[in-house]
Amino acid sequence: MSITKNEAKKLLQDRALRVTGPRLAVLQLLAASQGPLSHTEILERLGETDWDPATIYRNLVKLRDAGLALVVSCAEGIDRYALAGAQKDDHRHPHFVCKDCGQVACLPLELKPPESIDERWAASVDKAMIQLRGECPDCLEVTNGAPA
Amino acid sequence: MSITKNEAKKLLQDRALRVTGPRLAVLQLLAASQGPLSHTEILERLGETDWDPATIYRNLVKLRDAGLALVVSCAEGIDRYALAGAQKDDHRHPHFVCKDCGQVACLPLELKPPESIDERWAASVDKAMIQLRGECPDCLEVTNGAPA
DNA sequence: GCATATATACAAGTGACTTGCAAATGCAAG
DNA sequence: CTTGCATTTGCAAGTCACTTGTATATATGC
Repeated sequence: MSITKNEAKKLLQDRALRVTGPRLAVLQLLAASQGPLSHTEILERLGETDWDPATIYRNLVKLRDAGLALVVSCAEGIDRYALAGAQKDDHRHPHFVCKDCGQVACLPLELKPPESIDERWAASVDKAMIQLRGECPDCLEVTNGAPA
Repeated sequence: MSITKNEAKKLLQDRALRVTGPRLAVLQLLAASQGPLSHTEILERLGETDWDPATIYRNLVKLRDAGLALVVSCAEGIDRYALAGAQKDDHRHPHFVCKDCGQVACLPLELKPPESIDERWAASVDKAMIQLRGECPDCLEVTNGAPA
């Protein structure tokens, strides 16, 4: 699910955002990524270029404000972004944060609150972002003694 | 659900931990609190005293390692502690983090994964800490126009 | 091309978490 | 009660993600 530079350009122009190098790069990275990316992860993938971290940061904010990017996880105080519309449900599924390796994975399942939920909380819970924190399957395997 | 200084002292001695001022105070605070507390929240409640923040921090770590305290939430990169045994389920219920006011509330409900969950993830999901992030009922009310 | 609103680079600030180290202290043995 | 030693404390500093100020550079409309 990657997009060309021209497609990225069109996305920006449609929102009346200026087309700049960092902006195109960030958009393309988000489009190409399997899961959500954090500011730091994006910087790492941008490796070669020497754009300022603050520039990338402001672009993420800009893209978010423009509705092109979504913050779909904020594990451990780290916001992670995904391209809006990249997944059918816009990442409105739970995300799993591994406390060992730090990776964030999309969980293809739904966690439904019970019917009996306190009415006061119903709306809040319904709109909330759901996040699980624990050990991912890979790290679990290592912890519990990997096969020798 | 508060404890006396002597009860706190006994808890520490049972684990072979030295009894010190900050340690007793932290234990009593955790015991007295409704919900989980963060390092900063504890410092605020300690107000009058002038114990070093690093000391309180290390005590939290110590209590956690000793099994007296549990990290039951780590919203936005902020660990929150609760006294072990203070609640029947040791806070193994979901917690709700308000993105507006920052408060962490205990949700009295269970979010169950569907039967069909990927076997690979089953164990991880089962042991994971569940956290919801959104607007708490109070903040929701303000956002959506409070009653005039 | 030019003007100008917008974006970038650089520097710096905040807050939570963490660690190093020397001085102080709890605890237990003498 | 004194002494010895391991544990704690206080202070200083470092890390990392997030955020903002400001002067310079630049994309875009005219």
